Amino acid sequence: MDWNRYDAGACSVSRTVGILGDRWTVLVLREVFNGVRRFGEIQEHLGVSKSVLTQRLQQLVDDGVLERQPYQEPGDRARHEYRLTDRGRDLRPVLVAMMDFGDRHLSGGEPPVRLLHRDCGQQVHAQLVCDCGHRVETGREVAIAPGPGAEPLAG
Amino acid sequence: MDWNRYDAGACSVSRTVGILGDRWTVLVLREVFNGVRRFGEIQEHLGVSKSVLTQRLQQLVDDGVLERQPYQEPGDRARHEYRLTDRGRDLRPVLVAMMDFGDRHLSGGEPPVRLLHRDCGQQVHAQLVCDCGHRVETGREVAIAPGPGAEPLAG
DNA sequence: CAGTATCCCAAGCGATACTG
DNA sequence: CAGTATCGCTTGGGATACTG
Repeated sequence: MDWNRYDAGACSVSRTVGILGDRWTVLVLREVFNGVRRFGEIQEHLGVSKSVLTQRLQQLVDDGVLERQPYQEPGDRARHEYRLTDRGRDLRPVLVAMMDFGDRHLSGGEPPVRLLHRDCGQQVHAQLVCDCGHRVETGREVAIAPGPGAEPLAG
Repeated sequence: MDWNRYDAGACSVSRTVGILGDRWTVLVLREVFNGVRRFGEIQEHLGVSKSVLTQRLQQLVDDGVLERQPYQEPGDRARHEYRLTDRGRDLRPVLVAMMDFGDRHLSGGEPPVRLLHRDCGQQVHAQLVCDCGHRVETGREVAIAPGPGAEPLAG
């Protein structure tokens, strides 16, 4: 199934969903963002089968989101770990926005984890803001407009 | 598969992924955010089968993200449409964050669609900010901390 | 139009065994 | 440890036909 052939209308969402893949992919990313970078650790945290984890990590590497870094602790054999690329780091707002939603609506008001700003200790959220700095509070404040990459819909 | 039993570490992400479900669910949400609210229109835009669309809409209603609103245009027969609930609207930052990522990395720099702030015409993005207003630019600025809803991991 | 029901096929999963 | 290979089994998909 080609996840990009639909509705040029907002296909950046569709393309990103294509990279986020399925549930496991997102949870793998969450682990990596949390500093869990080794195959075995990720597998243990998620309870996912090895074949699935292998496939998801491979896909994330192929998509340029993760990279496989060999490293060797002295006196130990060579290992490698999965690290975020620059591109991968740009997925953080997606994860944080998901976390915000879950905290608000699916955790009984008791967030299991918090993301804190080191400078001030305050909690970090994904906020809608416009390029000149206004916070966007409601959906009524936004309008959809075709961008430069828009294609006319067939049909 | 219970998508919540893993790693209390950041399970708000996991719970939200459980609601976003699969790719189709996200694309359905995108349509609704874009004002496409009727079964047939959504189906046409997405090219999804009726059975799948039915199931996804039902799931979104069950999850409290959409609600089914009957309405009747004069001289026409009764219809209904799917509308975002307040909870559903809170998913917007997730969609916008995905759109931002896709625009930056997967669209060759030519965003197919833009989200504009009505007040000023500037583009809207999902930005990481902390509660006292600082913009968070890099991952190094954030720290993970257990929240009030944290549970110790078994094992 | 907006679904529901059925069918059949393909993809995806975990479990297990095996490898460097 | 970090995979790869294989294997049934289940799930989930589109297509189609049917219903109010």
